[in-house]
Amino acid sequence: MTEPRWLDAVQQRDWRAYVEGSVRLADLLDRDLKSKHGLTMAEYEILVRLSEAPERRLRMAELADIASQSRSRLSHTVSRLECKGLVARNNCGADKRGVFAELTEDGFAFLSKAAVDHVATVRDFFVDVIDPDDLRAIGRAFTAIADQVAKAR
Amino acid sequence: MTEPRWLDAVQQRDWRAYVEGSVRLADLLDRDLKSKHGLTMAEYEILVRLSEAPERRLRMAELADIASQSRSRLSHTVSRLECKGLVARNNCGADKRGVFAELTEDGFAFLSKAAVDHVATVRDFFVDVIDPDDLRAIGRAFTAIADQVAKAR
DNA sequence: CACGCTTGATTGAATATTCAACAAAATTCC
DNA sequence: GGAATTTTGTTGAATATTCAATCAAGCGTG
Repeated sequence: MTEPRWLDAVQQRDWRAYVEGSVRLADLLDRDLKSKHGLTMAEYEILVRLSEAPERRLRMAELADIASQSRSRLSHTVSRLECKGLVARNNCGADKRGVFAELTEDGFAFLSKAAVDHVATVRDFFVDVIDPDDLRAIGRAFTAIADQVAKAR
Repeated sequence: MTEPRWLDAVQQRDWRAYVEGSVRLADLLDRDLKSKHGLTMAEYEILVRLSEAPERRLRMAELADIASQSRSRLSHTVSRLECKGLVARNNCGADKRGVFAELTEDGFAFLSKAAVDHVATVRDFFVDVIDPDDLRAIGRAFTAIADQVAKAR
């Protein structure tokens, strides 16, 4: 049996601060987006990724991957977005199993409006309240974390 | 109408890295805790907070507050933890509306085991993959963010 | 004291997410 | 070529979370 390696006091404090802060921030961003535009962060993320893809469309599997969602979850969520007319599904010629999720014109217009408010909130509660150097540190750190998580799978 | 203030390229990249990394990390921690001990992070957090409270118990409202959960959610979650025998509810003498959530002996023992594995995972995917200075930066930043979110309510 | 107002906590229905099972098409391998 | 396997995507049931309504108790004020 191996001895558990606990965090030291400072590490513990920083880790806890992160857990609490990130939960509260996520909660705020969700509420903000939901109250102003009826979207969750997960839905917003899907729209953003589609908007940036060539022809504003992506295969479901790839979209699930870059939006960090399970395929099942994406399937359900895209169905909801489809009902709202923001996304459309069309099947992919090359691979007959494949399905493209495509951002509609309405979806793009809707996203453009939502993005303005969302970015303002991200500024107000994230970018503008932290030191620029600390923001860089966060960027570095979470890139490394994402890599590590990806490596483990 | 005010001009939207977009993020510059670097801010954008760092913000996105954070969103992606934090979602992936949260997902991994949840899966890890769930597969090894049948707990979600939210449930784990509740147990931790109770374990640190005097007499290992807290009023529901206070627990909801420090665990960053809605009261409704806490109510449901505590019911589940109660079914598992990890937490008990007892009513508070002073304020007849009040309810204490208390960590049981079983709950404490259970948490002790779970914590060993959880901390190891936090090390493997968070603490040990980032620069110590960056960890400090994260601590500072998310403390400021949590304050800002709290201020806004 | 009694009226309105706030706080503490729970409930059930609506909504969202996970999980396991499935079907269909593509790929691998002999 | 064709059986076995993998990949893609969806589905429905089980589970969890949100949301709005409710109830009971405390508090403040005229």
